[in-house]
Amino acid sequence: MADRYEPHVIEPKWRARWEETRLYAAPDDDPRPKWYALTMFPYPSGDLHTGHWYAMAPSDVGARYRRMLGHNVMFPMGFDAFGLPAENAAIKRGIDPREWTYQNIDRMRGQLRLMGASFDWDREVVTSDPEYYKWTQWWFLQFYKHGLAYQAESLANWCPGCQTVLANEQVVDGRCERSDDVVQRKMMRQWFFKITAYAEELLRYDGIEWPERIRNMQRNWIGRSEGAHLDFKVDVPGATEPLTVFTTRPDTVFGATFMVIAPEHPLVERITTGGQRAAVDDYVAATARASEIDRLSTEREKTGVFTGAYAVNPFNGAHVPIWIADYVLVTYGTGAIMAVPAHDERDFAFARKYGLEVIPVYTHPNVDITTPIAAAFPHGTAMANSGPFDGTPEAEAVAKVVAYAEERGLGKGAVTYRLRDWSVSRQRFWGAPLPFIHCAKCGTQPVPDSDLPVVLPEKVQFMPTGQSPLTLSEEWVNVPCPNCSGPARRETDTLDTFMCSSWYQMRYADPHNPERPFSAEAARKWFPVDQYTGGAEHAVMHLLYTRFFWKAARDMGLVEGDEPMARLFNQGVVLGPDGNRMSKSRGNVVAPDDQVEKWGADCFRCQLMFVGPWDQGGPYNPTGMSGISRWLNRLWSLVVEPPSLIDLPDAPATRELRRATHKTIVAVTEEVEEFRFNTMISRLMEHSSALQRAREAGSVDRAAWDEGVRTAVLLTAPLAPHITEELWERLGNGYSVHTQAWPVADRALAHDDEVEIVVQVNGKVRDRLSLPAGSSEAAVRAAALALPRVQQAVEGRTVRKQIFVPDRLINIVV
RNA sequence: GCCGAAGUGGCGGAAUGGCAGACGCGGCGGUCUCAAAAACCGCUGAGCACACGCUCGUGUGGGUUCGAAUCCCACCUUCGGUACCA
Repeated sequence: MADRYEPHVIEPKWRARWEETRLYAAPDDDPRPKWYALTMFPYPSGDLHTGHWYAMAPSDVGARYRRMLGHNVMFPMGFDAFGLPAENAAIKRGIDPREWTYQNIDRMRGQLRLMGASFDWDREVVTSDPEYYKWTQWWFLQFYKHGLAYQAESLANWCPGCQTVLANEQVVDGRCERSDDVVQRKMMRQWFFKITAYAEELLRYDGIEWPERIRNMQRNWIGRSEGAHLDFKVDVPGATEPLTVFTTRPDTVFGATFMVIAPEHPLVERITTGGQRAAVDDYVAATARASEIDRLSTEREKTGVFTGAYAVNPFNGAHVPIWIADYVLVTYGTGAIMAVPAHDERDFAFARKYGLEVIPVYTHPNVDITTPIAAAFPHGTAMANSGPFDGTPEAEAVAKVVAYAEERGLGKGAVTYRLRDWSVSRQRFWGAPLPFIHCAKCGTQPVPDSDLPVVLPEKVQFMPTGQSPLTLSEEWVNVPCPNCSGPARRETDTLDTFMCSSWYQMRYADPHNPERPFSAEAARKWFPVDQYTGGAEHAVMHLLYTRFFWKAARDMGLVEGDEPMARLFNQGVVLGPDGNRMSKSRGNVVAPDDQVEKWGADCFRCQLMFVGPWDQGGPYNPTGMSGISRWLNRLWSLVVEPPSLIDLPDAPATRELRRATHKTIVAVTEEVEEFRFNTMISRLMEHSSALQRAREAGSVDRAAWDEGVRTAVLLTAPLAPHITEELWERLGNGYSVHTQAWPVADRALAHDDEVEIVVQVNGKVRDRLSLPAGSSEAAVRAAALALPRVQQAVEGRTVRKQIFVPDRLINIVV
């Protein structure tokens, strides 16, 4: 019955069986220890591409491995289904975004099933289902009630292409992360989440294993800096409130020779003198016109305008001019700085250009501070020109100045973060409506929980202007105020889709609960995610937001523990065969469906994992498929065409085969634990070759052969789930290979009897010795010195030293 | 500019202080075949010897060590992140 390996026959057969028997369902009442494995859910673009396979198939291997270790594994899948592409399709082609999205989901479900991943489809979530976004809205109200959501008029990142506001995290190099349009700045009323309230805690990663790379990116993004707020009086009649600056260098305050405030700073209007009014107005207008890109370019020469007003340095009473300049950002710190040109390059450049005073307040071994300095020097030896502080060493300076300021009420120590509150309102249709009603009498009122979900209207008009149809749907917008029942209007902004994905992993635990987002029992049962996998491009978006969301939920008493995902692994980016990012324009796109048709899903899965380390990504090589295909065919033939089997328990060949098998278990187990799938597969290939050699050599011991083949099938099961299921059955075992226990190695059998020891003379390899494992140094030395080649090299010289590494090497130094 | 990762055969890569190039692709030779495909076996870093061998070789230059792809210093290149953040 030596039939051939035909993936297109066995793969659909087993997938159907798995679904019928709900093999991968994760029951809530299973007593085994739980394992929550999660891979980032896709946006339903309508086509599952190789990148999705590259992200998900290895993640599936991890989940399957845990299942074989005896865990009750939950490995759910769903769709991040709100978002702009659906709406753009509606605007361009007149297709209803709902229809477009759900058709795509249907298609992608089918494509996902081809992968043969062990997803628990009973737990599927679709973020655009009212049953899901009801709870997204509910969450928003919870944040609102706990003071973590607020609306404010502020300078927003406006993407003209997407016709909506973007969060800072969605602006990349001054451009929209999605559409690449240059982002404009616009004053708008928006909703925010107070993520900054958690800035400090988000910097800590206690008790979780996240890659250093991601932690670094998040830390940089949060951008904590320590310093002080210092209050300068404004020397303008009628101005009572101080001009507060943030500085990381309060120790240089005596060198502050001018102030710079952002053009958008509220004080600009009040302090500008009559003579400077025109110049200031021009500058403010020019700044408003400039794009974020122009403004942020560090190459650009600094510009600014004098306001005509002066501030008073609280430390020495000096009157210093107040300038406005766009190198000071209204969104960071207090939007105002004290400029210390002697010790800050930017301030120095500005002072040079406008002829402002430069006063060094530090001594420096290489700088004469009694004459004009040629460049700013950020650090010095001891304070100077600083009145009572002169002579203070730099290391003590900041603390001393801050203490002085606090004593006298001139300011106080402060920490500032680069992170800003998360802007979550979007001026678009295809998202979860913000559950608020604006009433002229009662103000902004939350929609009562009992009225959730606020459902998107059907049959709406999409305008090519990009204007949200919600603003045009009169019957949807006009509602009675929940407070006074008077006429009121619905909020027409919808939520950033990152809000939907911030809690999806919670919903998977209890996806059909109509009463609440998840039950307390489900939370206790499943949280946190044990292993999360996904792309690093989400480092400062999804991966930061979801941590914030979790911490907020914890403080509301809804979840326990400080982090949503215990372990994170970031896969790399899979490239086209030419080493470039896959793209239609380059014509290097590999379509998974084609590969499955040609080679089978098992083969494609394995090839993606075999090309290199998962975290590094790299080119997908279609010609390499034949190597994987040969290996799977070999595995097939080992099962269906065994050699003649006899009992030879004590034969050296038997011992050797069993050693190969047990060594493979040891190695493969380590590699799957660490997600090193490329070397895992190469180990399995070596084992197949060992079985192959044994078969070619003649009769094989029955027990050793059975153990070898059975082990090969079990160890390969997570990687290639279909073929192994078929082979498992053909070996006469019961369904299913995927619920079997992971093989355990017998260390004694894996151990070598004989080892090869490298013999070096002066660090150069001269010969090799085959000796019993664990040979003593004296024995190895004697054997080594007896070798003709060693004798030749050592002859006539004295042995000065010898290095011995047991079972590895001996090095004789002469 | 700053932070991080990486540079190894014709190609993807393995080896994280101890035999560089595991495993695979590609290439060359062979077995089987009327032939081809498939399958299987052997060889495949460079140079010299073309046999036993020898020398060189992991981006570049230095260092530590009996011994370095691996550790340290400087530099070059590529990729990712970030960038007037006071």
